[in-house]
Amino acid sequence: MPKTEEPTIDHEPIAQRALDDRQAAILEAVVTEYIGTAQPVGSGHVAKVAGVNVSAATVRSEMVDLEHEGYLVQPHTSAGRIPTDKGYRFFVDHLTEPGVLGPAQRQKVSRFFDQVHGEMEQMLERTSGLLSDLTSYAAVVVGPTHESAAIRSVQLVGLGPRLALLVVVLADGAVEKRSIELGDDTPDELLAAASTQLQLGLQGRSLAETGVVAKTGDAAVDRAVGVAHAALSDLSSPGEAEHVFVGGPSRLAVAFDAVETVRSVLGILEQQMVVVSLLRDVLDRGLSVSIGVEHGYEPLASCALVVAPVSVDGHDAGAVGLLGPTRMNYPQALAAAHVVGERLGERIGDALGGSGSEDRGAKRPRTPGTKGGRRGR
Amino acid sequence: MPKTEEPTIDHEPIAQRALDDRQAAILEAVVTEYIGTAQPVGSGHVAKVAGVNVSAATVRSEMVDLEHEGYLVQPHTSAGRIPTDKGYRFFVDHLTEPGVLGPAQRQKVSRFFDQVHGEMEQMLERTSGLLSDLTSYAAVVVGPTHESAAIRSVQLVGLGPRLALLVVVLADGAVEKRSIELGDDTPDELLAAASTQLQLGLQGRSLAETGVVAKTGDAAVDRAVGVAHAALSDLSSPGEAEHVFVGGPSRLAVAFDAVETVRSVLGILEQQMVVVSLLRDVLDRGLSVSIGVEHGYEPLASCALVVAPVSVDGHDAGAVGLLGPTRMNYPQALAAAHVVGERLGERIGDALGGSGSEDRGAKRPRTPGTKGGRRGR
DNA sequence: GTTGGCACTCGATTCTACCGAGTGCCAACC
DNA sequence: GGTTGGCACTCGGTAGAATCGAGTGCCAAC
Repeated sequence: MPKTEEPTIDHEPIAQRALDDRQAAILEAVVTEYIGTAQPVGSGHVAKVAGVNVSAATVRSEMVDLEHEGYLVQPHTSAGRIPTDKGYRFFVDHLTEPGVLGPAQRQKVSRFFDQVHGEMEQMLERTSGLLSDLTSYAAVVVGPTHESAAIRSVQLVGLGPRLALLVVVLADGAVEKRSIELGDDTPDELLAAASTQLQLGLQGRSLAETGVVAKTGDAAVDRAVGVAHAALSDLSSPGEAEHVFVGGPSRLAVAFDAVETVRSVLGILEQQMVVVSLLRDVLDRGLSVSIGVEHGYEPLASCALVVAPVSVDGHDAGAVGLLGPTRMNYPQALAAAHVVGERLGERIGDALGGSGSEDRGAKRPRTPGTKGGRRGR
Repeated sequence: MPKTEEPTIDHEPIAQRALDDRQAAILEAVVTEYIGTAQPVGSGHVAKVAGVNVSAATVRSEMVDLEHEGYLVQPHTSAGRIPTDKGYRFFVDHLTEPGVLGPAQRQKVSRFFDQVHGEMEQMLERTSGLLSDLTSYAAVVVGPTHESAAIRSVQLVGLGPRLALLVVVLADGAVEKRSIELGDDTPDELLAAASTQLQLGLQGRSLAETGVVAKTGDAAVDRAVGVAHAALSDLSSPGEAEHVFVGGPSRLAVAFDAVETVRSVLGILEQQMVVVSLLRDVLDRGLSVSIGVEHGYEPLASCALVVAPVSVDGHDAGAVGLLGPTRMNYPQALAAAHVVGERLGERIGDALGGSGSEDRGAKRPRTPGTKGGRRGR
């Protein structure tokens, strides 16, 4: 058979000896069947599938090869085969088109984005619900980081005799706040003066680079300004800013039947920081899918993560993700994640009136070509 | 023994024929044992327990009575007994003291409340983590409703040509926001004027009763004020305001071994509104514990909910709750919930500098007497 | 009223037999 | 050469029978 007799470069141990068409078809059949039934797939079933026009015996001998090369495993002798992570990876990279949503789902998405309103957090929260609803998997949505958003307004509001609240409004509509303690009784006028000073010095800058604020003459005001300024830089500290919205965690309990797996995956989802860096990681590697142990967390070894970026006018504005078992429905999940990610980006852009940043409002073109991760040959 | 021969008022069908001391002791032994082992408890085990100084045979005959009266059930003939919801209820109401936290836990709580800082939401979120950590059950924390908090500041911040953000700061440190759309290009000066007008008209009032705002002469400004004012009343609409923080949902997966139970309970926790009204309901009925079907949600039939109020200067400021299996460790859960609820209230009070509202800052006395729900006779 | 004794129940566990989906191998075929 | 049908073999899953033992209900004796 073809086997593409290259001189066995072997950058990866046994790995990328490309599969010939028939092997690919068989792998595809196994993956598809297994995703549907969660049962090991035998040569007989594969032989029946359209596209594989060979006998069960031939399928068997090919499956032995596929097993040697690490695409399939047998749970035990004389059982059917199950895809490995590598098998899923090949399937996702080479064998599946992103897929399209059904009309009902498409309509759900449209209706959702037509109706959704309210603040960013609420929108993200609900988006996570939508995604989970579309796919029956647990969904995660992380919003834009605010580090680079320009400051629109800074204000100090008195709450108590020595307590004030620093309220910062950013260009993307986010509001950050931090309570600060002031030395002694601080009259409202002083706060007003400090607010004005902060506003003058900071407006238009981003949280990440708050530079210096000019002094007024008044020592008391300057003190307040200093405290507020310190609190401000605290606001941009990492981890504090990013919110993660998890939708439909209960779906995990249907996706996995081992209660221990459910527990450990839920445990991961509880750690927002981990989730954020997980999504970011996957996107940074230019992928849309992370399967099994590809990401480094063992509790997620039996999970796959489908990620799509959210961007507004070409700028990174967060990500959406779907978390399910490795035997998840990749085409559907990819389609859902990308559509929702895209629409969410547009929606956020709309909400900001297209005047969000220095970019001219030219909507970035949709780029369906890059969807399935590295798409080969 | 006592049986307290009251004339059998029978407001409940068979129910409150009080248990004599021996029956109570047996029930207690069964509940305690079952909580520990999750196995049906036989007469032999009960007879061995200190406090029950009778033979297994006697225990058996008493258990028959207890079963008739609905405190115990047998999963099948010739198995030990399991407490019913009614059994747990009696246990909670009459047989258990609130319990105290171990020194290690006590220290965790202290350290937590010494260290915790940042904004309300963050504090509540972390509190839910603490509670879950202390008890190994899932925890819920709902913050104060903002309806009655006085408005400290109202501000309109321009975000785009026709988009502005209404930012409201409340006396309790909460910041609410809502984006509003304005007719045509709206210069910053107009927004400033409208802000001032809103501020004048609304400061000191609560979100619930925003009354009327006086007109300026300027029609454009009045229009903006009107839009903002409408958005404001939208803010106080029910359901929108209350945030629920769920801590340690993964604990549910260890508390229940049936994956379907986990799924349905997680499903309930996803519905914030339900959770809020659940906690509120229980507190309104003057209880600290709701067991099994006492609350109306079937998915929670195998759960118990332990609730403690959070109050600041005697005012309702939310609640904390623990959700576990009906065979949860009630004394520990009650202790943890009440301590954390109390400390949280104090902490919020501190953060507001004791000047939160019209109440003079007299800390409300601790009232440990009311802890275990209706504690009778 | 309490207790020890005793026959009985019934879920859980273990063992055995058996079924059948699926495999690996091989000889025959193209 | 690759492909195919045939065949013996493997082994997890299921069903039934036997066994075990914790726990019960009942009763006679204390």
